[in-house]
Amino acid sequence: MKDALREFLPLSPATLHILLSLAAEDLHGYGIMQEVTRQSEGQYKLGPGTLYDNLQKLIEKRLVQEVGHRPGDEDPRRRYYRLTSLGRSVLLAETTRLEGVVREARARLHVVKARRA
Amino acid sequence: MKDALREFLPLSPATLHILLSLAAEDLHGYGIMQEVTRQSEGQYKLGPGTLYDNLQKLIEKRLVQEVGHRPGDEDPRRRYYRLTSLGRSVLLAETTRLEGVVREARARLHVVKARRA
DNA sequence: CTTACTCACTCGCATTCCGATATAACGATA
DNA sequence: TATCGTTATATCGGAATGCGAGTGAGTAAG
Repeated sequence: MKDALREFLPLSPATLHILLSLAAEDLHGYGIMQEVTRQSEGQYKLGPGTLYDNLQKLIEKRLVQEVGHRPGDEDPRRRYYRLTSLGRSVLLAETTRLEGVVREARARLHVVKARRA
Repeated sequence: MKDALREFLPLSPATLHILLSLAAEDLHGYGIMQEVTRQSEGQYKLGPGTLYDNLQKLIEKRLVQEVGHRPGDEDPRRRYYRLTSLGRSVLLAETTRLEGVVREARARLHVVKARRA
């Protein structure tokens, strides 16, 4: 794990979900919003403001690149976005970081659970 | 898991780390800063601005309560904070939510790993 | 006596969030 | 062909949040 990646962390919930939605496949803006809603089972919804603010910054930071329109797409309005390999590395680094946080939380919350049982 | 807890989610990284630092024991402000640094192995550092902003809001939302000074404490300046049972529930809910996110991320990032191996 | 650490906290600028809103093409159906 | 719901992109601006610099004060070490 490169140290350079740590400069990007921690990711805000919005940024994390956007990167995650792009991990499997290229998506267009509206598709990202839907995917985030789906992934979180409706718990977390992204508004257009949050989406485009984040997208712009992610592009500036080279975590995401715009791949534009797809020839032969059913809807020519769509503009697709793709996770760069840097973006993928950052997502992986954040995932690893979060695993540590979750582990820590489980350990600390478990003490109480154990006492109660 | 009560739905009411979901209103508090998702937690910002700062808020999550503060709640987590208080999960095991009551801490004073400076102690929280140190504990967060320790927990994240120096990757994430909390400044006083972020800390006290968050603490105030957490107290308003009843996730944390101030327990004041400890009689016989080695340092009488210290003001201690404690996680409420609501705060504990929220931390647990967020932990569970994050586990889902991590699982999703692992699944999507794994495709690439498998190809590389 | 100066540097470093502990401890509390405020201030204010910068950043980010995020819903309301604007715009318009698309698909179905009346 | 009109018009309605949906898909789609994008901006705007107020609200919320982040967060370092600074203030103040005491203790310890060198």
